[in-house]
Amino acid sequence: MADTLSPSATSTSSDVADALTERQQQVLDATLELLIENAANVTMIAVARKASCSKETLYKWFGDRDGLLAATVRYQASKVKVAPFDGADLTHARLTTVLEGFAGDLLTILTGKMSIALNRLAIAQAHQHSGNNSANSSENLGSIVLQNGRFSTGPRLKPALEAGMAAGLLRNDDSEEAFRSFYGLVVRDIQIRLLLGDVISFSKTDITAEAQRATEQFFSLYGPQTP
Amino acid sequence: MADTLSPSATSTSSDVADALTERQQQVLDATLELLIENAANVTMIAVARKASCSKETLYKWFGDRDGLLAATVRYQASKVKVAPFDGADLTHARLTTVLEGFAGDLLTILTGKMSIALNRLAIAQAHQHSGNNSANSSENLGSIVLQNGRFSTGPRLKPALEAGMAAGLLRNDDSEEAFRSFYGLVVRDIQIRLLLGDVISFSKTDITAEAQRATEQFFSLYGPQTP
DNA sequence: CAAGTACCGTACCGTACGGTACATCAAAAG
DNA sequence: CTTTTGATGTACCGTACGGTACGGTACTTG
Repeated sequence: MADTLSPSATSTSSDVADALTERQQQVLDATLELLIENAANVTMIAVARKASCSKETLYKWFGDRDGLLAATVRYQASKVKVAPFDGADLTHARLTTVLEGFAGDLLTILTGKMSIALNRLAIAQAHQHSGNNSANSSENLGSIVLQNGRFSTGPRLKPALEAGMAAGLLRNDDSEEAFRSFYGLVVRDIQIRLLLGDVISFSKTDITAEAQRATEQFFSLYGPQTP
Repeated sequence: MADTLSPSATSTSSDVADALTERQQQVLDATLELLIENAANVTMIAVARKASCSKETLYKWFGDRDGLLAATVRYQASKVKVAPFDGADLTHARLTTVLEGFAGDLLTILTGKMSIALNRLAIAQAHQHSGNNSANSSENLGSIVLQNGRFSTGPRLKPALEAGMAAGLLRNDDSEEAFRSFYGLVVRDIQIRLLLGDVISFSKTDITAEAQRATEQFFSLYGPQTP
């Protein structure tokens, strides 16, 4: 009975892809494609047709529509890889590079079609009270996106920030609070505007410029110099 | 034939309420109530029942479901009033008060159930290409929310920022850019987390504290002292 | 080869919703 | 009192979707 997806409480974006057949991943890729072109088009028949599989297989593998969507979101989240941070020998220049890289990656992801589509989907259905009838029903999409998105980026940057504090490059402060301000400086109103359908053209150079500005502002706020 | 709503390209949150009958406003209030408790419950029958009117009346007044939703969003947006800004005699203390007040208002609105529900709705349907068949069809919900939300807050604070620059309280810079950074410092990750279903308890004191922090950070970034 | 398994394609069912038609009723207008 | 207007409530239609059932097919296993 290894062909049904185990709920796997909060799989930390690792083995989630391993638990999927090649064929199943094809199905999820098809779902993602449909999701990007128009979230309203993601019906079971459309997915089945696009993936050249039968609806019955979809239900067998993913339980119901929500299960398919949850698996899709988790699958996509598992694709995002990050380079680990090496905290030794930290200089201002290196920390700057780390922060700018992080900001650039964040902006690149958030402005991508994929992130917008997934966030739209999760936001749209972020309501259903957890009153789940069957035991197989999966978690809220909003939680999944939060867990693999915002709530995984924070801890990811945390070691860099704390190393910066330890090295005297950043003022000693709550690293979580510092991160949230950095996040605000990076993202500003970009994400909400995109989610609401505003069209913003963002070139690679724009993104690096934004990342540099945010990093510079962040140092200005959390740098060691006296306030 | 004054009982059908004129499309009214981008009514600037003024006469929109005046063009509505008392009864029609009751209908829109009912729609808002349903929307807050669960966006999925906003069906034509549910609205009709809650407002004690007939479906036919809804269609007569608002054209179709999208028209009803658009009217609802516009109606709610028209309720948000702002105190005008008096730029004479600007001191640092007064500008601080203005900024903190603005930030507090913004946070209060964005964290409110109403804003979350409306943004969820607009984001969920922010896809449909403007391919509108009938001439009566109304504008995209996302555009309406953006227009009455983010895109009206910017110009609203603009005079204060530029007056601050003129008075030497703020570094000379693009006021729009400055506003966007201020926005980021105020909102940070709050709105996206709320939209995704994260539950954040925000007391009145929390909000004023956040507003003060953001304002202080903003002054630190855009104050006149040398970078 | 026979039995089983996994999957595809399609047809089908129930339901729910958007939208329309109609019958009824209340109140204003004449 | 009669007519007209406008609104309520309900019944109805078409459609679309989620979910299920079933026949057919290819591939594996003993």
